[in-house]
Amino acid sequence: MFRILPEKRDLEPNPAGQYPILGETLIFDNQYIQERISKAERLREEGINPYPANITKGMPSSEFFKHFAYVKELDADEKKDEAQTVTLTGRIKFIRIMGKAAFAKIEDSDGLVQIYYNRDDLPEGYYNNIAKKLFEVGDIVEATGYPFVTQTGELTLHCKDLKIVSKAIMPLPEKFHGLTDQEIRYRQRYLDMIMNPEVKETFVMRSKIVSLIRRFFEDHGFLEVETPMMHPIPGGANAKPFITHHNALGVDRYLRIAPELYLKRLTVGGMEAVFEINRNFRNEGMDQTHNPEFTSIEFYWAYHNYHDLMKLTEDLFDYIFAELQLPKTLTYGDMEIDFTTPFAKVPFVEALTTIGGVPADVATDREKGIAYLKENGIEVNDNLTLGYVQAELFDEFVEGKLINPTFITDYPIDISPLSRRNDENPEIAERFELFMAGKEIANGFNELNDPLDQFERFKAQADAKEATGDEEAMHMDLDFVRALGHGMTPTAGEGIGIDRLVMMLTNNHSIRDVILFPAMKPEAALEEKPKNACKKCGNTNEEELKPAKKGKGYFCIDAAACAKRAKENKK
RNA sequence: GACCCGUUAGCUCAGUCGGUAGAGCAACUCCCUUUUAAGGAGUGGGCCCUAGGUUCGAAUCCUAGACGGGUCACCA
Repeated sequence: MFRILPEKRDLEPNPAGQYPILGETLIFDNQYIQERISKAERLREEGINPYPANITKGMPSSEFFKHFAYVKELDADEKKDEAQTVTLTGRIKFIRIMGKAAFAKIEDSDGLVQIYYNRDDLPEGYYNNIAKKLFEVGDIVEATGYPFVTQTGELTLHCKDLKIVSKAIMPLPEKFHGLTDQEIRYRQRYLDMIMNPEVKETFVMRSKIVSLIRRFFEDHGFLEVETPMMHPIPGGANAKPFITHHNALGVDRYLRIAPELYLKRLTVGGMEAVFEINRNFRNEGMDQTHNPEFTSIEFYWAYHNYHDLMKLTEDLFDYIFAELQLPKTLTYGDMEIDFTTPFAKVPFVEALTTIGGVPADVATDREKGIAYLKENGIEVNDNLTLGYVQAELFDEFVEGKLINPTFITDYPIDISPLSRRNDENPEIAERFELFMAGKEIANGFNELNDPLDQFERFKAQADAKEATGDEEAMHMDLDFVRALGHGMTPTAGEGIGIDRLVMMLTNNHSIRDVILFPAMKPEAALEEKPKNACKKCGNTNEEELKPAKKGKGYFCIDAAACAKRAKENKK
């Protein structure tokens, strides 16, 4: 569709009547765009700027329907209120021209509204020469007139004036089937939003959810903070980082995989309730629940424990559901998820047996666990510690079965390097994860605040890296250990995956459907193509070429000039 | 990273046995002053994802690659 022709930038049509250039570098080389550009030019010739400034938004369509609902109730042959004058603005989505009159549907952020315009009620000649000929689906217009009701009972604006607000030179996808190509939907999200109203609804919903989460924590006395996105040591999670380079300092930096260690430094500094809503970056695979950049909230609450966090999390869900007026039971694919609080709480090892069906003796024995995993066709590293074996068992046999929101509590300590040990059972971390629809949504725990224990845990992670080649094991962060050395109040902290939460609440099953611009490979089509040449005369002037009607290759548009060149070539 | 599926007009899609490109919508030229995916008549529009190969002949068969979707692995 686009080809790059950097040296050309005038807007004069070539001898074939084509407008090769728009903007500075792009050429629009298809008939629809050419047609639309020439319409924009014809508007200019008529003294109408196709891109006028200082247009104000008209009455929102929702207000139009509310405000003029009375017109429908009028007791008259023709239901209308000519005394009113109202202006609507929006993008044309449908046009139905019937000779000397036309209907169109225009869309603003609230939805569609119908307008009616005809030859006799617009200025002399305007309908035939401008409105009918030069306005088309995709254009944004401003319509002024009075409300009336059509024969089929639809409240409609009868136009006395119809102006262009912005001329679209790209055609919209087909009106009935719309846009279904996933690739275009993600790459050109704006088109997806124009053609698929539910997409806009999802992202409006996402915005509201984030806003409510923010308000909830502010109302509970939490302070929103921003910590670095570029870390000298990747920390706070087990994940592979993106690496970048800081020229001025001459050092590599890691895009953050989690804000945890910085937020806890703030707790040491005396901020007793903090939260951060922002992006994390992980250099890992992509699928329906993973995007390389994703959004989470992490919050840290001094003088509280993980039981308080679970209660706070339930309160947060209740708050979101109440504010959004969502029913407590939501459909998610073929699942029904019951969000009634309190959520179920099941200890980790108990979940292995009662939910996962793992025999009790296997659930607590490293060797038996490994054997059991192998029996079930799962590859495992023989050096795994009991906690890691249990984590494998959990992922395999439990996670997918947790449909209704469920807190899994009391995790093995060796897979919880940042959480506090339980005083009675030092093999257990005072930690929980929240699952729903078979997916992990949140992770929270009593923060480890013993600096020497923290140092040993980092060391154990480094050792695990040695032993099992775990690339995602944590790095030693001595500065963080030093911070803990100054004393951190007993604190509980939690992270919630915002993207996944939005998926659950909007019944979307791909993370790409809740991220406005999901990660995509570069698009080949936008790169410069090799020069095309006419098959007969070898002409490489792009604007004089057209593709062959059948088969491959290009030919000159101007056949006479082509023949002349071919002759000269023979000499 | 592995496997499966897809890529044809601006969009949504057909394309039979390998015989040289089709529909609907959109566009263009007409008709039409209350339509609802408006309707009617006509016209134009294709590097069939790319590069090789087989063949007299490839959208179609084979190989490699690009991009997208899905499943698995990894992860949140």
